[in-house]
Amino acid sequence: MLDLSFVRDHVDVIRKMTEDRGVSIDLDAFQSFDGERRRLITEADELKARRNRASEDIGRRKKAGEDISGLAAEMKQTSQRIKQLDERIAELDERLRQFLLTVPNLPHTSVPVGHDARDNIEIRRWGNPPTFDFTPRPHWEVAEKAGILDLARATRIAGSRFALYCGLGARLERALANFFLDVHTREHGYTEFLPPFIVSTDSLTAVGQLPKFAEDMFHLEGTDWWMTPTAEVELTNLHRDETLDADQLPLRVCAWTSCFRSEAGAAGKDTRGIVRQHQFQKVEMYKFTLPDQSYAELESLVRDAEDLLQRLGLHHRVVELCTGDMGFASAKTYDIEVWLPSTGGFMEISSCSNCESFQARRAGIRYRPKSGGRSDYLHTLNGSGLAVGRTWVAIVENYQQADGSIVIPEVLRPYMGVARIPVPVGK
RNA sequence: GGAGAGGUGUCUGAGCGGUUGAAAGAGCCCGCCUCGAAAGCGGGUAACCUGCCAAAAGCGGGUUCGUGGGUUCGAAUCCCACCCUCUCCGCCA
Repeated sequence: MLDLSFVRDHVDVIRKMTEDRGVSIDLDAFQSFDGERRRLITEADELKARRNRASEDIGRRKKAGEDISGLAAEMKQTSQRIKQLDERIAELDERLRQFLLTVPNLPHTSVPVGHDARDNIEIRRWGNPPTFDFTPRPHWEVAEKAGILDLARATRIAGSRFALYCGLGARLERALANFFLDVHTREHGYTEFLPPFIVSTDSLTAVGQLPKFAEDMFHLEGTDWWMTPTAEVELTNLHRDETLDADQLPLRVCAWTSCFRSEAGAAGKDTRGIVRQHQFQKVEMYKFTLPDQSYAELESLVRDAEDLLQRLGLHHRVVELCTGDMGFASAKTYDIEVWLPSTGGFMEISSCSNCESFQARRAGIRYRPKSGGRSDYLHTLNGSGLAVGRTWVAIVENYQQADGSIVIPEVLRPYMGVARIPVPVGK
């Protein structure tokens, strides 16, 4: 959420920004009901000021034994008028709030203007694609042959777009999550949390998922609960409506969770394999920072995610998203994309964003400056570190062998207990 | 699910119809003291909306004591509903 007075004073900036992002916002309607609201507030405030003075007067005169019935009757009328005005103002407040909740964040000035993913800018690449003396197969073929994934039975259990990991496949998923958490908590300075996987409407609104993206989530019928779409929700709400001391910052936290997405509108996209699922695991990194630190922290956030891919020996690149491709709450986003041999291209495996004060304002997260000045909204950042299921895919594809087995990267072997996932006899 | 207790500022915690935005501590900031620090002393320290202002600063007005309603000239204080926390009982991985 952007600051109301900022929006009011910079309507032209907002108009340009929403065009760059490719969204439409009714700014004329905003100006109209914002103006009405301010006029009514002025009128109501004047009446309240008069009532306050009269009430004090009544108190004094009553003590002195004077008759106050005339003034009291007059103030009763005034109170009724105030109530009418307040009701209308409350309606306009709600409209204003709904409006502000639909205005996306202002992109940082460094963000390239563009329409879609084609206008994103590649920042750097690491490593090289692996070479094969055979034609590499897609992960679902490798995995089914190795007996570590059973999509047919997953469908029997829950339907399409769910996965059933089996044997060493299940262990690989678990190994990756543990490896990620261990590196972040022991080497990158993050504190680990294990939060609820179900979250409230309020928590989702604070992050910016609601009201706009209700269709993308699973709502528990008849309740105020939703299956979490990302641990970003829980981690943001860790400090909702709190004022933190500046010397606590930056605060770096992380969490492993399952994530649930309805994938409404994704019909026909990535239907083969397990790249796009209703349920997947992810380790999320999150930071609460001072405003002047947030861009430096964004760079280190990306490095923390890349570090994992490098230790796993996976070829990848970092991409800076353009205005048209960025998320609603983000001021600047880098995506990390990992190489997939079967497609001969890159697949998104992490998204790292600086939301500046956008989420903090919605969620009421402030900091108190060291100098003792007035408190202000801090900056929040989030990034995947990493999407576990997609890393699983990348390992299966990049480390597949001619005989169908899968070599386990060195760093995962302590977690796996084996150096290779073999193909079962007879397959 | 049943019974009780409670939700107040950065924190602890008073107030229980009328100069209470809110006592008192703690914390934090500034100053004095000190070679320096601690202690001590003095002062300061909420958020939001709105008006004046190009803006900032500042000043004026308003709102805010879990949330939403109600009573009243006037509510942190009284009434109702809801939410949350704690204790006890029941149930349960």
